[in-house]
Amino acid sequence: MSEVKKSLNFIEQIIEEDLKENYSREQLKFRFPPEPNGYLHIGHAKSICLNFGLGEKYGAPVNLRFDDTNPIKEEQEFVDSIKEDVLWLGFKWDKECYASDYFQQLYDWAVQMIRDGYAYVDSQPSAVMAEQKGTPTQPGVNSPFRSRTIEENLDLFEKMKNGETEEGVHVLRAKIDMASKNMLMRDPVMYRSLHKKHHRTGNNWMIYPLYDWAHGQSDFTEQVSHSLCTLEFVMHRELYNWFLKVIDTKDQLNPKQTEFARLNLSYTVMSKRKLAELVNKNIVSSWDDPRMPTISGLRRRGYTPASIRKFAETIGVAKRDNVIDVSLLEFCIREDLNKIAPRVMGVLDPVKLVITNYQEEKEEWLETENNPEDESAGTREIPFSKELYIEREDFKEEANRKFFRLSLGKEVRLKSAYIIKGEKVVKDENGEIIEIHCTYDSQSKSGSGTEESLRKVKGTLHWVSVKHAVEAEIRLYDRLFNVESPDTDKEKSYMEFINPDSLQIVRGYVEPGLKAAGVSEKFQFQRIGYFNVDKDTTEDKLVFNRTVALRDSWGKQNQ
RNA sequence: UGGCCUAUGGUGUAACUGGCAACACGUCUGUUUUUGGUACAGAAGAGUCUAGGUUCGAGCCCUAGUAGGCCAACCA
Repeated sequence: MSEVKKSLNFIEQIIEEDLKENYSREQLKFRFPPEPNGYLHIGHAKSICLNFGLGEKYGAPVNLRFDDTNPIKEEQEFVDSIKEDVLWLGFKWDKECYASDYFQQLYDWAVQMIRDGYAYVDSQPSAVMAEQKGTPTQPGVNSPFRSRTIEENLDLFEKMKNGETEEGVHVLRAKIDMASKNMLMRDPVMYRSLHKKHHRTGNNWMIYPLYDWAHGQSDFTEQVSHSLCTLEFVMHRELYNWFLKVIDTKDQLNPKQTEFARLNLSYTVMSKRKLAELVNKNIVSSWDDPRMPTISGLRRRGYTPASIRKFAETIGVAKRDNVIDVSLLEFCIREDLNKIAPRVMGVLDPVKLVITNYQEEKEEWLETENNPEDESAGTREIPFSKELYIEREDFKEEANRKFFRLSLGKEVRLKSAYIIKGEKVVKDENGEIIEIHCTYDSQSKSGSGTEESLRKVKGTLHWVSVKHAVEAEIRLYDRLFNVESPDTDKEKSYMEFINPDSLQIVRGYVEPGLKAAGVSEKFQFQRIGYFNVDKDTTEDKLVFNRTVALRDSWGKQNQ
């Protein structure tokens, strides 16, 4: 047996190198650090799977850390939904942490930095500070407050903290280099004064740290060994390391920041701001609308945790910008559902089929398999009678030999039932077919073993008995945007590429057993696709979401 | 006009410096099939952005160019 050796991604290679040199295996620790200001999406799922996946691979702890340093945007509601999503994906964090838990430590370090001459209070309007910052090609100039005395800085900083100064007039800045090529090193702001209640610390703090100051120190405090983030933070790494150097980090492990490319998915957008706009403008109904690439949206759409984890594993991780084709995500969910989803009968666009030689009142319960991919799934019985619904597109009055379905004078098999032959059509005054009449071969019952039943017919149709059918609302989803990369057009806004037909609602019929299906239960409607019960389902209204259609080489051929 | 990151089939990810590049999705062909699904078998599709250089030998190293991305919130 030859083992196919799975190659390591660049992050694993870095970790392996570190393990050879300065890190011990016990020191490895990771974290997933969301800001609780919105719902998680499939891009976050990539990061979650990366961090927790590394934790699993190396047997290392992974913290869930809420980066809650901005009380204006953050709320408990989001903390709860984030926890739910991570858990749903199947991961367990070691510690639940909050950057706000480190506010005192951060403050103490900041005071020490002031004493050491590494930080000062600036008292200029933000517009003036922006002016002094310079541009990528021009160095900035020093703030007139840069040389305040340590005592004055300490005094002012404490007053800021207590809310004794006016909101917004002072900030604490790191004293680095206004001429640095790296704009982030030009005396970045560490604290702003915000007289705002925080969802966890209440009114204890009237100053709040900014990302660069809080993040690395949080990693350090938790002794995270490898701090993974997306590419837009590469320039921040220099500052990240500077802060670590300036506070007293000797004798303890210094976290290492490594950046990877964020996920982009074709035919959708991925930023919280843009997703929020879709919700706010009622283009979708909510954050968990099944068309949304949010984790809650995918969950409601019928995606499984396993399929998302498989997807994350398949796309890999690297440093170049990418756009993953949604067809890969669809492949992952089909692959999973094919193995686990029970097969059922459901007709989306019904037309009545009358079997003229079948007894009027007769009904039979026919045995059918629940899942041909899984014998242990067993069988069930479904009712058959004289009048059935079949799919409108499964019939054509005249058809060429490539059409394997029902037409006049031709035979097809009704799945798990009998072989029938098309005889005539009944139309209304507009020429619309309202009934199809056929005859059945009573000897051809599925599984009966008779010679007739063994006859080969080229097509098999799904069907539902009219008398027993259960009506259901079925929501058919399509991509939200008409172009692969809606938010990269230089002139046009992504809002101009919205697909107006991303949701189609139809009324169909399903087999009676589905009346008892519970919310989020998943099925394959045979020959159509995978569906799951939506939470809008009530006692007297059954609602299904189409997760994804089956692959369809016939439909493709006919495009 | 500055700095940083990146560049391999349509898409994504590989290739421990050395045998004109592998895997997955997608595309196309067949076989099987009571799902035009699944499964199975097979095919097409890149000569690794360009130009130099180092080397016996480069997709991997170096230089320059080109292209794309990121950077001047009291956002993260």
